[in-house]
Amino acid sequence: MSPVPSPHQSHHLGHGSRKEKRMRKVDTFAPHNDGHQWRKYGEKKINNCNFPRYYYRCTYKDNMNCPATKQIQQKDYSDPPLIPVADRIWESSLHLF
DNA sequence: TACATTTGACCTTT
DNA sequence: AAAGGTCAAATGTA
Repeated sequence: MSPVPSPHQSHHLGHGSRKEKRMRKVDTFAPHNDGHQWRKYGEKKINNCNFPRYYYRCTYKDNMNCPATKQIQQKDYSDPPLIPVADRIWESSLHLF
């Protein structure tokens, strides 16, 4: 669990909502071999697709809690302005097979 | 026994 | 409301 819990995920769960489950092992087909280590966290049927969509995240999402930040400031107006870029990493994920 | 998957519930977005 | 995205208990696996 991450050190700072997000606002949701905290309450509910109080009286037996996400409780009883049954299990059935379904085999997954061999996934992608890029340099990342992925952990599956979900699977959904998408409306007009024949195959489900799988959701993965980096395995180290919770370990990599480095609190690094940085600030930048534009120095003068003649420069091209610097735009902050959100660090979001996608896996190019087309489930076409 | 620690870590990954499975899977419906829950949350967000459309 | 429906579709899409995430959570987390139960379960599997090494």
